Amino acid sequence: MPKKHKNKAPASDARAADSAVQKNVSLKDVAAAVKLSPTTVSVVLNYSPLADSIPQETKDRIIEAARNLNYRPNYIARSLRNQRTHTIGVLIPEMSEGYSAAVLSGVEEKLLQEGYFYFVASHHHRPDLIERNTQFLVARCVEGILAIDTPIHQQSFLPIVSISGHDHVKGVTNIVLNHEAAAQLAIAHLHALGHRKVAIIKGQDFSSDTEVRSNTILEAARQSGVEIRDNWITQLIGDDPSPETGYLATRRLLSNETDFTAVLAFNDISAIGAIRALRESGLSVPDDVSVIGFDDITAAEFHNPALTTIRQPLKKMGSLGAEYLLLNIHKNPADTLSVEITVEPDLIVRQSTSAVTK
Amino acid sequence: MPKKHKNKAPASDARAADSAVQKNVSLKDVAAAVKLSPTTVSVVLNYSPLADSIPQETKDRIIEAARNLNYRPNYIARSLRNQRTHTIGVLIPEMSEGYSAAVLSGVEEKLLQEGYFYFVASHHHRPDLIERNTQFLVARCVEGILAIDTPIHQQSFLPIVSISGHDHVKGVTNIVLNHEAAAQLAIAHLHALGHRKVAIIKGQDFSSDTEVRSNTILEAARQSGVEIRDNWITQLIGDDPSPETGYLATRRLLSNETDFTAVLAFNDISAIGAIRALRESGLSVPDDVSVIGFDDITAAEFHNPALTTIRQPLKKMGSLGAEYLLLNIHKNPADTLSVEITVEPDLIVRQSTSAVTK
DNA sequence: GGATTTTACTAAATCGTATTACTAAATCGT
DNA sequence: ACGATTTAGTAATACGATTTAGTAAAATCC
Repeated sequence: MPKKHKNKAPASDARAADSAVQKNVSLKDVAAAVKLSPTTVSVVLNYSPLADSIPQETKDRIIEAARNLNYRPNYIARSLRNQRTHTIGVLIPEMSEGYSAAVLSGVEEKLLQEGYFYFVASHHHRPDLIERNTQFLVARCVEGILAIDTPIHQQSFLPIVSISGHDHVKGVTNIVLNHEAAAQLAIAHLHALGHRKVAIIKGQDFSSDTEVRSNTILEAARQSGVEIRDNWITQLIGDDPSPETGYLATRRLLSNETDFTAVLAFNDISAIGAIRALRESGLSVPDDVSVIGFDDITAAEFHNPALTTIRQPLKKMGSLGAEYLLLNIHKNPADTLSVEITVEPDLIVRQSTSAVTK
Repeated sequence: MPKKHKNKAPASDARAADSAVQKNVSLKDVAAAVKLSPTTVSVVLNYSPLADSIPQETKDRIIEAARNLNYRPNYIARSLRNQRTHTIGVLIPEMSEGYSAAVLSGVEEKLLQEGYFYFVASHHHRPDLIERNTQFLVARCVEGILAIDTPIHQQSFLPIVSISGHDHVKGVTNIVLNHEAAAQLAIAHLHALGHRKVAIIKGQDFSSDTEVRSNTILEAARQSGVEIRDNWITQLIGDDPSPETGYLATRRLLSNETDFTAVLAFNDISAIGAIRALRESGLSVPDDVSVIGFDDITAAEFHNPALTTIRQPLKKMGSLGAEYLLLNIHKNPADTLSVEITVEPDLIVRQSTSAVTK
């Protein structure tokens, strides 16, 4: 008898009957239950000002029915309508490292607080994967992108915040360490212990911190009268995120003249590899050679010897990154936001450094 | 003149004019460009069998127009229509640990391969947060849930796969280690080195592996004639994911009689803490006491001494978990899937264990 | 050469929600 | 007591896709 099968009352009745497997209760179902229109129900459940004229009694009826039916608004439908997904995309080199995990924990904490979720995609330092993953994330309608230790070259119509990124792209907010202060802390510590001849392990070229870190260290060394001879400089090779790369770099270092008294590693992971190499060649850490790391990952404190290191506030950098990304997302496109946020390093003195004796 | 403002041709013309900031090109825009209906365009771009009757020339025209306009289908709209989000939810204790990160890297690899993304939510072992996060994920329309080291008590209308979970809930697929084999490997290794008196560090009560692991170890010890006296058993306390808990547990252990010759720790993290405590009290590892860990996290190999450990294939467990979850999602609800997948441990011998001398 | 099938499409419904634009009845102001 | 406002809602449209149902015209069949 109905011209077009628009309502399917019998079907929904049937579904209401079975109790255990309740699923997709829609706004329409709630509306049908209280014999009002979906409009009214929507307006009431969203506390819209449009509901001002609806008497409290009716509101209560609607709210109770929604609760009884266990109504959960469909996020997808709502996203489509509102053009908001409350989701952001996170680009990282890889999931396995202490570094990414620490930053991510800060990101997650902040985002969940604000009702956001995030997609993670890792690219293993491959430019093609960075590009592809970015497109995937955009296709998924993320509202912004957080790039962790990941180079960003192009500007985008989406807000982007980069953590430990060093490209200065218009519109991209950077969260960076105060590298000068970090280098100063490391060199000053070694200098105070009497070290004047220091070797350094540079990061891989693909790591965004590599260049600043070695430049600031060389500069700080020059100013303090600490010598870093050219063949005391070695570099991590390959994208293995384990201490292996630091171990190999240090072996290369040791095959040259070895009259340095300290090694300043690119990060804690490579410092741990360096310690292994030094011990293997019969040198004691810290008695013969001091080693200083970077980051202060969880493993650093309990390594043997416990690692002296320059701490980066990784978790905080994550939450700051998330915070600024959300600000960028919500801000009026007209007004601009601070483009570089600097966080401060700390010197954490443990057992891998000691005074020069010889 | 138009009765209802249905098309807004002038506006879209204006938008087409500016080049840099192209955004939301919709199916309608493509349709308008080729002067065909959205239906036809959709059908062609999706390689639907319905497009069989469309001549190749027209198809080419449509595909080219889509490319030129840089058309990207709106994922949200498509999700709403198809009732598919290609997104799963992952529950983890916390983001910071080597354990979660390793499993997640396996999860991610598998999911991205299959065109899925995932939301992560961590609960810090708090039951209320497990509950809340699960609801958030369901509200976000995830197609399934992957619970990593997270207790699951209720069954759900969503597919669930649990990694290292030990509740046997109907409909939940478990990915578990062969704990008997693991215990056997550990005890046999110690036994072969001459150890007959062994201390163990149990995990926290909230860790899902705690109970099986200690039970299987006690059983394996009994069978091999290895003694584990009651006051050689200690337990991790508190939810700090650092080696600190293992350190403190070992200190408690050392305050009793200490005539054991080996310590079998709950995991690598706590083994590292144990080594610290042993050394502090003047005992050498492995000369006085052997230490064996569990998991083989990245830090294990480069610790000093390098950690002998029972490896869990964490990354593989992650990718297996993802794989079975996807199978559960795509399978016919009628037929059932294997409910328990077992993975095998490996003994990794390094420097933290050695033969008994005394 | 008329009926049937194939070709090449399009209109309309749908997914579940939010919003804009209405309407009918009750109340208010004067 | 009559027009203006408030109250209590509803119908229609939009978000951007996919799919079902349909329709003209051309090609094929008998």
